[in-house]
Amino acid sequence: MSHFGRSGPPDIRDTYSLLVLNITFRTSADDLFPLFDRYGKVVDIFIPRDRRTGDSRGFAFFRYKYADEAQKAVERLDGKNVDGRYIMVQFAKYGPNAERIQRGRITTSSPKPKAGRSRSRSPPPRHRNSSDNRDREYGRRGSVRDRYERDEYRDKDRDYHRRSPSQSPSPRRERSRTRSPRRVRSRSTSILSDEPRRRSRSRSLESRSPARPARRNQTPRRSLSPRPRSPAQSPAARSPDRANMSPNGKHRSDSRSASPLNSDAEH
DNA sequence: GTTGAGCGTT
Repeated sequence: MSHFGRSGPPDIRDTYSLLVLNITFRTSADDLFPLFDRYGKVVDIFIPRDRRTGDSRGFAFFRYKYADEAQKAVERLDGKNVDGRYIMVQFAKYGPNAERIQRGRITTSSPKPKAGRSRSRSPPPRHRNSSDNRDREYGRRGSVRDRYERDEYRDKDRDYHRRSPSQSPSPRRERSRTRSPRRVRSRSTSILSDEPRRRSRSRSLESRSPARPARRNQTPRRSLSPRPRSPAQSPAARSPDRANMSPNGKHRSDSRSASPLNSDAEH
């Protein structure tokens, strides 16, 4: 789908995957492609999307052919304002190049110690010298673009409002500032507390609620059902059961974003 | 129509 016309990774022999985060949900590969293509040969582009809605999850994967180019893209594109958001470009953990990254650095001559994710949201103003790199035409650029375009964008229209008229950074900025770089810590702490834990469960149930109606849609709330409603069969009792048996029966994607603390069911 | 701090597809 998001690939270039092949099932799974195309011809990844020695490619380097970059993870692009903090992109808007409406930002498409087409929008990011020119930005990344300027710094190197993009051999693969993949934007995870929700199967239910089909919308982007807010991050994308760019695969470069060379590490130096990837590194360059990370340095140049990380913190770049795209569609009004500051995207974060960093090396992906998954992929053939992941091992090299974990070692501490890439096999590039870049003196950069680490492409840490602790990048500041306000990158320093840099002059635009993209013209130099952009002049270099890559023969594969057209092919790559055409491939992923016809695969992912054959039905999708790029008619999205890229520029949001209401880009009120005021409320957003405050929230962003308040946000902690690692709230995972907070989450762990909540486990120790009793009250927070209960709230988590409540939220979990609510989250799974939307998945229910699909099934109940068939049965009208009226007494059309042949079998009367028993207290034991009351939806309240059934709800938790179904949640455990088959939350959605779809994809793990939801679990990732839903609630990692689903193990709290034991007690 | 909405959101968000997150690591990938047959």
